[in-house]
Amino acid sequence: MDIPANFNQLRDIGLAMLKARLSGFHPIAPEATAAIDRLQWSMRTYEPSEYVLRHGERPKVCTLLLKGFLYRHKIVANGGRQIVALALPGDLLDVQQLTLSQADHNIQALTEATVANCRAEDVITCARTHSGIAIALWHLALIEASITREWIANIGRRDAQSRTAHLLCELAVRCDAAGLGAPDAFELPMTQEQLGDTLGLTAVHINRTLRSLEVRGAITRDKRSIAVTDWRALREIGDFSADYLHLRDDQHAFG
Amino acid sequence: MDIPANFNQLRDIGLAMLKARLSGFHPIAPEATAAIDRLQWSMRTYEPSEYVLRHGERPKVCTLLLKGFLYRHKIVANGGRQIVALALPGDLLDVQQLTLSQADHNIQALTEATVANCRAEDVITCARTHSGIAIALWHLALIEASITREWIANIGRRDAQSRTAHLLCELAVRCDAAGLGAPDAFELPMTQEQLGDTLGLTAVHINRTLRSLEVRGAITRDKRSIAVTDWRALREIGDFSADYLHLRDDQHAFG
DNA sequence: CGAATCGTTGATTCAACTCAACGCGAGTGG
DNA sequence: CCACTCGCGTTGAGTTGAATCAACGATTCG
Repeated sequence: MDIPANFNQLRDIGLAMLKARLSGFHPIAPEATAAIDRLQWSMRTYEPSEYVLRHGERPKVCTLLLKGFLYRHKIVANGGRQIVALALPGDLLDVQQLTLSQADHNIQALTEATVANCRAEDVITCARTHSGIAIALWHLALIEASITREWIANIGRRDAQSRTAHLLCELAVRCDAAGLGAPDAFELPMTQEQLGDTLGLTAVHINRTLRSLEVRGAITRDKRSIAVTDWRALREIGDFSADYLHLRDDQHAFG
Repeated sequence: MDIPANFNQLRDIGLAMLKARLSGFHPIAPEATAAIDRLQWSMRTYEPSEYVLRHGERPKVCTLLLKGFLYRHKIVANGGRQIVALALPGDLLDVQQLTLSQADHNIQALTEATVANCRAEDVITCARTHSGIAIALWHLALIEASITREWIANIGRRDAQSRTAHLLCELAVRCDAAGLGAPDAFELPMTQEQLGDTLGLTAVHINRTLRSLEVRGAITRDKRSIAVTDWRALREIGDFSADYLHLRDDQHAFG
């Protein structure tokens, strides 16, 4: 529960990130930027594990994540849970408003999170008026799909060590791109159970896998934070290349 | 190598499918439809296993699949291959043109396939001029991402039988929606190795899994074609619900 | 000081993989 | 027309990576 002043500051930073990202493909027109600035955003916070959206709901708002992490997940018949995406600050969770049908997955807060909401309808109106915005949103959706495809390859065809290393690499790079601290020692805000649900493994096996990555010297751990001690090794183990993230060249420092 | 007359007919059907799909969210303006009709499409065919796009290439064209199947896949470090998406007739493979970076995966023909290509630049110009088109393309990208997320859950958290059954259900429903024959007996144009690469399993295990699905009475097989004999059972085994495909109500008949 | 959550570790089981062989049908070429 | 090859499907035997089951620490919080 910050004071409104902080909220406004956060919102402005978030909007700046959003505009930067929307113009990542092609610069968008000043009128379009102005239209984004005119959108009415309302702020709110979520506690860890609080639901942002539930499967079957019909969201009316568009959510811009300002602070913290969210995750999307699905529940399957045998009771298993699969985390299908992670959202970092600056990400726009447009989700299913456009499909006008109900949400096909859940969105939950991973950490304490602050978001800005605005009416989905207004965003669509904005996109309809300014085709540059619509194209930019299309672009963002394609990038998100690209990340999701890489996750399929990760879960489907890599073993536990490689999978885990790959996820750590992705998180480090994305955190870096989102302006969250140095990549060589980032705080991993996930429990081992959540890691397991992300990687299609069990929490127990995540534990052993993290240990083995530590033994191999790729990472060090302290309590619940993870530091990357050997980037080259981690990238090698995880078969990681950042190209599928489609970041602009200036957004990260990994060769 | 059909005669041009057939090509033109195919192209017209494909364009009609495309326009129907683009207006699935909201009807698009007549001017926009006209703009699509003015796009210059050039036809070509691919032989099975022929590459449509290779990882690292920078595609200049936008591809509309008219006939046959394509698949997207990635190769991982240990040599494994993971199929990350299947394209059916009517699908638009916009892929990475927008991201202006190089392709992060391969696209290959599963069967003999006919496509219509047009300059990606022209499509983007079209979207820029008619925001309704840009929004519709955004919409399609979101649906594709939704399918990809379901695949993650499928591969990550379901066992071999359930996974396989789920894929069969998806293919049947999508084939049906694409107007390809009755859903209760569709021809599966994939080898067991390709099925394995789609589901994160080995070809040998796919073989045993298909057999067990047959023993349970859900499917029957003959040579390389599969017929669904018990829909309810297959849906149950595969924990399948079509909602993630975001088809319009009139597009399939499965409850 | 409990209670709860998360991490750690060991013993055991099992689903899927690997390896290897063989069958079968479709081409192909002598 | 037959012999050959090649790709794909099938089947069995043995192995293994990850799951399961179960217990015990560590940390946090009320």
